[in-house]
Amino acid sequence: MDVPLPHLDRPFDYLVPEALDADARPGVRVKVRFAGQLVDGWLLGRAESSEHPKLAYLEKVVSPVPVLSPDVARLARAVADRYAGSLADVLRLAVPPRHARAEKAVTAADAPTTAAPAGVPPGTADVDARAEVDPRGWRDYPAGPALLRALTEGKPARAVWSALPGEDWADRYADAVAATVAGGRGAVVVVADARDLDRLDAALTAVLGAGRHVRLTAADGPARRYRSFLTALTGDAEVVIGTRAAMFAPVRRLGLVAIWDDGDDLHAEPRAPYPHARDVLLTRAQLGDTAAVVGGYARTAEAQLLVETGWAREVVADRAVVRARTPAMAPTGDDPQLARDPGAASARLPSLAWTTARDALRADLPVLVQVPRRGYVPSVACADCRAPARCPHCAGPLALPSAQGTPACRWCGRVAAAYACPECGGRRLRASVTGARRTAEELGRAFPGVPVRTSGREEVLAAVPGGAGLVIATPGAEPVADGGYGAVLLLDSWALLTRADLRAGEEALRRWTAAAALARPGAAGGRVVVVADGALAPVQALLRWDSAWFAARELVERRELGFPPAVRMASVTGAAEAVADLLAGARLPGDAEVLGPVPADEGRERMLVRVPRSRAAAMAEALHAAAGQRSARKAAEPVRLQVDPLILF
DNA sequence: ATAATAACGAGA
DNA sequence: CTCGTTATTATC
Repeated sequence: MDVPLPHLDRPFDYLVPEALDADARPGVRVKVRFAGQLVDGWLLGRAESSEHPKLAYLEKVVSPVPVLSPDVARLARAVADRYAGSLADVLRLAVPPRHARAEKAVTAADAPTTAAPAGVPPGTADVDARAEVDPRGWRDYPAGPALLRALTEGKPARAVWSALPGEDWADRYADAVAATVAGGRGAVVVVADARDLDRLDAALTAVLGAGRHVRLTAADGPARRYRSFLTALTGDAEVVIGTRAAMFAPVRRLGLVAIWDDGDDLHAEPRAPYPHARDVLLTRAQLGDTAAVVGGYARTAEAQLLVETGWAREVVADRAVVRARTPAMAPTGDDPQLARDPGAASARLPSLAWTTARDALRADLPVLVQVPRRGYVPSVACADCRAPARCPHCAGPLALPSAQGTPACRWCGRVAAAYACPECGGRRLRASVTGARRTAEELGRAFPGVPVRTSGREEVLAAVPGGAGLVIATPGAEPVADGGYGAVLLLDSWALLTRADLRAGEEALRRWTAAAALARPGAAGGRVVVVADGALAPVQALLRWDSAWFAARELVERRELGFPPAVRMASVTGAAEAVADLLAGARLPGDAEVLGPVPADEGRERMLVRVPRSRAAAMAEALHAAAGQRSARKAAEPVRLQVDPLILF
């Protein structure tokens, strides 16, 4: 039943009229009369008899195409259960809205019955006849070639992959997909955004040719999206790549699920029941006989948990290889040299950052500067004369870490408690934004004659040429440079690290490694300067290119504090009495802890429920059931249930 | 949303 | 004790 009410989250039986018998196959969309009105629904299965005394007839079959495959139906139920949500909510995410014209085009071109299984069932293909796929770059990782072999042989290998700096991750994923396809199985690969998708698309086309894979992304619009969906459903394409919209893609004989950069918050679905692409894919791997690869330059605590529990095996390069590929990296904190270096002073850069950039440009190499996203951290300016507020110590930009906080320097971290404007003497500050544009102007003046490009929200560059040039990019928008960058400057470190967020350190490291990975190796002149205290753990992890170490440390800390993924948490958000009402009616497991309430936005409040991982299913069940009681009572006040929410406070 | 059903209370 | 009204609950 396509209604999101939690108390109706179960199948209902209907009689199938003679006329609809042929079309009424499992997986089709139907319309039924329910509580007096016509509602959409899903035909989950056919049965000879029913317990129910008085059945109504199926009203109509919306389309004879069984768009909900049995695998996806099972997956959707598992995801709903994990996230304390309704099947209907998950199916809304899993099956794109029908587009009649697109359906006509695809089914006309295809065989009349699209549901008949095509191709060879898994395990029956002749192993010896399969072409062994060249492991190419996977040879840099001791476990890499074995992983590809396992994929070709159809074994459910599970890997947490830590990519080397400079690694062409899209090529490696294309290799992994090719190995899977060579074994007669399909694959789903999920990336965070359109730029990563384009890159993977190109890599896959180079390896597999056109037509064997299809893109699935919400950005495509309804017709295209539905068409791609059907292409996968019918088996016309064995491989689906896409953003999180692709995580439920109905690939036949699924042999591999993979995700790139699982720490990117775009992988978290913002619609109920808020599933995370990594978890959905891992659930798929668990349910099917399917391999899984979780890859990134940095490792999340969640990926680390997979390694530590033995669920997945890590695929990492030897330290010697890591050292050979890593650019020369240096931290720089507050900077007494600043005033003596006129170029650095005019760009307001710490002098190590400035000289590193200058040297790279002199060597005719491009320089990448990573700066905070516009508005990400509000900078401050004098309220009277609007002059940007600068740190009295190092001239770095001051910013307000929170609305009521004391301004502090984004570079050296010093708090500027008694700020006085050097221009007009004013003591009041106002928030302003210093984004990529402003930084670009300043740097352009510091390095006259050097072309300056910006890549950010408005325009994201995919690639830049190899010669001398400055590239100012916000995190996640760093273009690839031909031959690699000569220097990478990471300027937003303080802003990233002081965020009041459980994941601040992990997120900082993720962004830094993503930028640093684009630099040339140290031996080829690649250098990275991170403007941060070298003693901090995320900075250490960057300098040593060892995010596994950091993730392990992070996981230890999460265990101590009792935070996900070490435990399972759920947040209950809504009006105070509604939240209290739901929790009062929830039969939570005995060892559940209820924390809060803490104020949430718009006058609502939030409570957290925490249980050991072994009780996760019981907690989700209890919360879903309690939400069901409330909806059955027609409680008007909405309550939002979120399991393992990305933002905890 | 709406119909059935259970619960309830006032007047016979 | 019955009828009419109102909460409750299930909805194939």
